[in-house]
Amino acid sequence: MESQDLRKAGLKVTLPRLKVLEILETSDLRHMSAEDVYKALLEMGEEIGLATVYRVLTQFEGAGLVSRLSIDGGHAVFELEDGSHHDHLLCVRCNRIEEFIDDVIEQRQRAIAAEKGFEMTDHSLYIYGICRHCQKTK
Amino acid sequence: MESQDLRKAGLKVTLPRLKVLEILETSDLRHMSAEDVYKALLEMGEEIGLATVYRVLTQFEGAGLVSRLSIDGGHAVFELEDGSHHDHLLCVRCNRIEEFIDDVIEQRQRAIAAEKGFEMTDHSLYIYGICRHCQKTK
DNA sequence: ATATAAATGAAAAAGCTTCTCATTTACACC
DNA sequence: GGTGTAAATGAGAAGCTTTTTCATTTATAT
Repeated sequence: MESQDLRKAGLKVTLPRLKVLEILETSDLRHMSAEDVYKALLEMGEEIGLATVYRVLTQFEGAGLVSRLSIDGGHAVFELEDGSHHDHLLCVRCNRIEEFIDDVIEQRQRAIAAEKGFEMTDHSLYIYGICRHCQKTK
Repeated sequence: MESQDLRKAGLKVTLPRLKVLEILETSDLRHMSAEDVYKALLEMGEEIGLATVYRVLTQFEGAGLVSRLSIDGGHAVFELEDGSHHDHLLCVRCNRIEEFIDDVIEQRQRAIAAEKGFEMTDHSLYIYGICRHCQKTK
């Protein structure tokens, strides 16, 4: 019952918020841009403005319901937060996004921040490449 | 003699290109946005259009003279290419950028790409945090 | 010297995201 | 169940960085 999650975050339970949550939960895409969500809403017959989609996604990010990935050079994509920290591999041909977890890297990052006297607040790691599928297609 | 570098890259030797190169070489800032470069040019009395600055920086990137960092959420910054691959630490308070090299991470990245069947073309790693100086200032 | 392909400047356009503001809605309280 | 109020929404405008367009200028090969 995701109404609870919204209330917990201090957000009123509104149709746009419920529908955006529904899209994120039911879409085939694990990673969606605001535009993707907006279009999915239209397809489902919900006339929710793009500005609202942006607002809602940003609020969800603040509430810890989704995380935002800032892809190289441009637009953001959002994914439902599942508690697991992970990094991303991106296919430069088809834009497929895969996820991975690597404890060695996590640990090295903490060590490097410490060495440099940084109090680490966040980090982002993207590996760009050509995915298995696109290598064949070429 | 950087005219040579330009010629080698198949670029005509023009005033805007020489001046942008000069700015990058002489600025206190190792990391500059297009806007930064543009302003520095104005201060030095060169009236070079912002569009040209963008074009020149992009060409320099193509020629391997500079690399482009795509900072979280927005604009790009450029640094003179010195041949050494490195990643970056960014202070979220003062925007200071520090660099580091970590072979363990490099190796793990290659391993992960291989595991996932990706032909790695590039990667980007940013560690965000509060730098030593800003921790004191608070 | 000159022809020509490339480079430049200025302004417009593009692409993503945020803001403004008038209108609507959720929800606490009676 | 009403109803007041703060929050949310929609639509369009605006913001920001970056790219494009196109007429004009310039570097360079011959």
